[in-house]
Amino acid sequence: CVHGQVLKNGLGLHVHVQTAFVDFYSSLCRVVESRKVFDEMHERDGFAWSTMISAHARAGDLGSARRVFDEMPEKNTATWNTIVQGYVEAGDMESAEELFCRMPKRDVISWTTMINCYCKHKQYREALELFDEMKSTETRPDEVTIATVISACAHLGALDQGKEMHLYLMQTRFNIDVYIGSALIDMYAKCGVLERALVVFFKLQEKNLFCWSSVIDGLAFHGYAEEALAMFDKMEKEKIEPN
RNA sequence: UAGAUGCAAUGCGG
Repeated sequence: CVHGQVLKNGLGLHVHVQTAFVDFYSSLCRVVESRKVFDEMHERDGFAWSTMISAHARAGDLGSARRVFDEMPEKNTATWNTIVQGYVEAGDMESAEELFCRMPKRDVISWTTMINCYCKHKQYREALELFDEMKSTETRPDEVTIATVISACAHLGALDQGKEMHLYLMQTRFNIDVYIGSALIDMYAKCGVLERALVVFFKLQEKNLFCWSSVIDGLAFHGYAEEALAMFDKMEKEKIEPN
């Protein structure tokens, strides 16, 4: 096997290579093998520890994930993020919240993980509250955070906060990609301002199926069946494959 | 050179 070959020529001792194997076995659902490689490592850096924690968490074994986390000598933010995400995936929101609160430092991934956690549980209000808290920190949201928050606004029909996000995008000259674009279109449509949804749509530099779906759905939702069908034809003419 | 943690729009179905 590949692993055996790598061990023979000595590359197997390199920490990056070993970490890649821990992750590789984890992706094959072979967490026992992951752990074996991890246990045999002579030196472990933050990546190695995080990878092992993630491997246990992916396997649904939060107990082991937590033990590895607790054993880690100098935890970094990514490691904290890994265990928080582990609890999120396991549906244990309380533990995720508790660890999030106890983190010494939070980066954009920490915040987005937790905001996403609330959205997955349809707790959009909490998601927006947490985002408000994030705004009072130095950590700037990135495209994943923004798309998630705009979607939360759409679910709540929170037009004012949605507009605020849009304004923030303009002010910071944020690139409006297909995810953010379709989230904005959907948000404006759900908040009852179809005109704004259309303006966003037509101004998009790059449109993919997501954007077309959002605008077609918005038209249909507001009773513009003919316009929705016309938009669908236009989409096909632009060689976008419907799904 | 190379390894880890959030991957996000919408509708429908389970």
